[in-house]
Amino acid sequence: MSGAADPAPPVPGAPAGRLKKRRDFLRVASRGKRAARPGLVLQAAPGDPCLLRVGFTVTKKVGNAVVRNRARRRLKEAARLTLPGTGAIGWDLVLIGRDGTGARDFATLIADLRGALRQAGVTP
RNA sequence: UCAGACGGCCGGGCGGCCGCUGGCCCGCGAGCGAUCGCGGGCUGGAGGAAAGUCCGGGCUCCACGGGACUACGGUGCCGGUCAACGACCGGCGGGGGCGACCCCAGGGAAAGUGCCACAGAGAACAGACCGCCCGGACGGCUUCGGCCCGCCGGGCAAGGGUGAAACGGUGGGGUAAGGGCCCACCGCGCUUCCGGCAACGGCGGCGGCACGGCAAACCCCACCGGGAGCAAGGCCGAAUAGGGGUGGACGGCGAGGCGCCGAAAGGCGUUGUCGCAGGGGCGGUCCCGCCCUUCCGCCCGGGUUGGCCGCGCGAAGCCCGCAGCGAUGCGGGUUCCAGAGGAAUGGCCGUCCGUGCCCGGCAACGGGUGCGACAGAACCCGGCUUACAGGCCGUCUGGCGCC
Repeated sequence: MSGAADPAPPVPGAPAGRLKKRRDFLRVASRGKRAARPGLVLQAAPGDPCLLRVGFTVTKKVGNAVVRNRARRRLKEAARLTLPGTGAIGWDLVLIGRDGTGARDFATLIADLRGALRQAGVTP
């Protein structure tokens, strides 16, 4: 699979992927650990040991389509900037948007994510 | 300059770093293959409403037998535009505004049924509370002319009052008082003629008033209308239930075929080939018509998970010209302009713009800080409706000021 001299995985961290199937979301929700912060809710469950996969959920309770899109994009950006540096692997994560996700200061949102990852045991 | 009417347009700009996603090119890799993955370069990437899903189409699949009846839904002045429309344009009629202009679900109430609350005397072939007028007898007052109050009989519907609406309106004549009782004008109905493609309008004549309103109450009339929707639909494609072929088994009635027995009539056996009956389907009902309809073994082709297509060159956008009051049409030039699929267009920063607040300053201004509407393509078009910070342009109306 991964050749010796290939340009290969640049960071030793994680070949990341996206959760896209409804059954994956249900599995993480029912078996995973939860960690809530003002800007987001994290659900984490063990997954493929070679992958770190992330899914995003923003319900209609949060707002209309524009508000939901903005919340999900900010969560995606926070995950992109945070996860590769942690070295975490072998987890399926679900990030859930809340009312505060869209308006929260971005640096604070990232701090929320780091705190939630520690609480759920994904990172030490 | 103030107030207002109508039409059109914009809806943050520029730049940097890190990302996402479509296309093209190059290189590499995976797979039998359809295809997919990785790296690099170039390049594209939300709206005027993308929204609500209220109409009309394109596209796709299904039903696409014949006849009759019934039901259901929609539209509703006239002419035009359009692929089509319930949309749009131009008119007509009615209503509102000093005006520019705005609003109207605008066929039929002499086909029938029904409703018209409350108030009010009376609400549909109505009615007399207050009131007006005439006559009568009794009582009271009297300046002896009469007057007033109550009562009885009769006439009237003008005035008051109620109501959304009171059985035409205003004025005059007439009358005891009144009344289309009579007259003029207005309204209403019918109508000759004229103008207009038409809705309708105008001049005149006749009618003495009859025919209240509501059809977004039922209804009547005219016209229109198959159903479902991109989760449509198509292609590639494991395991298990259903389809086609084939072999075997069973059968409610009849016919036919085949075999055997018999001279023959006929009998016995066998057979899913045909018909009938029974059951079911073809938007609702009926008639005719059509189609389907048992079980087990073997072989072959096809649906769900998944992948790909459908999926953007179009009733397309922009700029001119011509025709038309206009909707729009015709002609020429030019551009290629999002295509996701747990769903790309994001995060952070600088600067400018608009605006609120604070500080300094007489002021111009400077510094700091906050805010920037409604809202996110999901097959695609044409409309309608609804939401929207702030701003720009044009035409017009009324008032005030100036020349």
